[in-house]
Amino acid sequence: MTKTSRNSLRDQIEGEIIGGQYLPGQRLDELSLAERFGVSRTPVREALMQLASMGLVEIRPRRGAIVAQIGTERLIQMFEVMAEYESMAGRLAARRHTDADRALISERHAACADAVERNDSARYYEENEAFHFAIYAASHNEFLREQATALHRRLKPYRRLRQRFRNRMHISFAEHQQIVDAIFAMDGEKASEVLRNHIIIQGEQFSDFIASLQMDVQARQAGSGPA
Amino acid sequence: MTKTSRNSLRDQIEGEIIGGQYLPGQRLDELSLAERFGVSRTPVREALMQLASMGLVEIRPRRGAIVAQIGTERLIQMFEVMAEYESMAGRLAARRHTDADRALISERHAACADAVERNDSARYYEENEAFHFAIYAASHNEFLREQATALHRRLKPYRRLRQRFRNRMHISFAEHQQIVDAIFAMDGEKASEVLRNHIIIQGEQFSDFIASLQMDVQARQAGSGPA
DNA sequence: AAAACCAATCCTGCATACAAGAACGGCGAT
DNA sequence: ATCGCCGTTCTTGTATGCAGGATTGGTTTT
Repeated sequence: MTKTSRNSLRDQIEGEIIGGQYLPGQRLDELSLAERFGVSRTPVREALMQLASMGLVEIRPRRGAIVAQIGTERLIQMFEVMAEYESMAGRLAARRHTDADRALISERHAACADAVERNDSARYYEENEAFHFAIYAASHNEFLREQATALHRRLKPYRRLRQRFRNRMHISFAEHQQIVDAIFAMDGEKASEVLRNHIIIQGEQFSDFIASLQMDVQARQAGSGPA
Repeated sequence: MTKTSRNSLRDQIEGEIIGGQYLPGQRLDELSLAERFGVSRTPVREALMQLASMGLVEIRPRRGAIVAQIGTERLIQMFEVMAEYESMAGRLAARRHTDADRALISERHAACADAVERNDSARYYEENEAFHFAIYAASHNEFLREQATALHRRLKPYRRLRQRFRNRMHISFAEHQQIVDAIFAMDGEKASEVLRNHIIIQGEQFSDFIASLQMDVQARQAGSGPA
C-alpha cells in the first residue's frame, strides 16, 4: 500500500475543503497548489480530477477548478438523500446490530449527553457526527456506510455554518434518545422514521439560513471571480 | 461546453465497461488504451482516475488499473441501497409528479406492457430501465436521480447476466402496475413499499446466481491475473 | 464617458521524457 | 526437480515542454 502522491494530495485538499480552509466558489489554481505541496502540476491535476468525481470540486473545461458551489435547491435535495441514508441505516441497525455495535452506540450517545450537560455545542457537533457514524457501522452495510459518510463529508462545508443554531442541541439529543431506544428495541420502522425526521428537520432549519449562506457565496464569488 | 479528451474517454471506457466489453477483473492497460484511442497516456490516466472515483475501476498503486470486481457481499449491499433509492424515488414521485411525469410514466409502462405481450425479454429489460428512470425523474430530486442512475449503471455489468431469469418478466410487470397505481394515487408509502420489495426481490433472486457469477469472475481472474 | 474591440499574458490540456517499482524469466542452489 | 534469487523488461508515477483557449488590461470608437 504505497501512498501515491496524488492520493495524499487528494486527501489533503479534501481535508482542507471539508475543514473550510477553501470555501465554496474559491479558485483552485494548479500551479499554486503544486508549488505549495512541492510537486509538479501532474499529481495536483489528478487529485483535483478525483475530487471532481466526488463532487467536491467543479472543473470547468479550460477554465480551471473551483470548490464546488452547491445551490440552494441542490443542497435541499442532498439533505433529502442524506435523510434517507440515515433512515435506512437506522432500520438496518435495529435489525442487525451486534453487542459491540450496541456498546459503541451507547458510548457515543453518552458522549453526546456529556456535551449537552457541559453545554459545549462545538463538542456536541463532533460527538453527534460520531454517533451517526456508529449507526452507519451498525447497519452492517459497508456500501451504505461509505455512501453516507461520503455525502456527510460533502455536506460538511455547509453544515459547519450551522453551529449558529445552538439551541437545537437539546432537541437533537432528545431525538438521539428516541433513535437509540428504537434501535435497541430492534424496532426498525421506528428507528427509520425518527432518523428521517431527525435529518429532515435539520434540512428544514437549513432553509432558514441557506439564504444567508447563498449571500455569503455570492459575495465571495464577486470577490474572487464572478460566474 | 467543450468536451475535453479525458471526459470523452471516461464516457467511452465507462460505456464499454457497462456494456460488458471489459469484464470485471480485466486489466486496463494505459498504453493500449492510449494507442487505441489515438491519444497519449495522460488523458487516459485522468479518465481512469475518474472511473476509479466512481467505483467502476480499481487502481492499485504501481500495479495498474482493473475493472472493479465486486464481491458477493458488497453486491448484495449495493442492491440494498439501490432498493432504497427506488423506494425513496417512488415516495417522492407519488407526492410530486406533474402531469408530464404522469404521461411519461404511463408511456414507459405501456412500453413494458408491449414487451410483455410480445414476450420480448430483451426489450423488456430496456423498457424496464426507462420505466425506473422515469420514476427517478418524477421524484423531482435531481441529486437522487443522479445517485440512482449512477448506481444503476454500476450494477449493470452484473445485472445484465440476469436475463436468464426470463420468467420474472411477468411478475415484474405486475409489480410495475402496483407501482404506477400507487404513484398515481399519490400514495407515497405504498409506492415506497412496493418499489423496495420490487428491487429487494430482484436482489434475493440475485443470491441464486451470484454464486455462479462469482465463479465466472474467479475463473477470469485465474486466466488474466490472480490476486 | 461608457462600451466594445484587440493584444498580451496567463493558465489549462495534452504530449513527451525520465525515474522507480513491479512482474517475469532464467539461472543457480538445495 | 523444485524452489528461491537476481537481472531484465515492462509499466506506472511524476516532471517538463508546448500549443490553444480564456482572461485581463489598454486602447479606440461612438
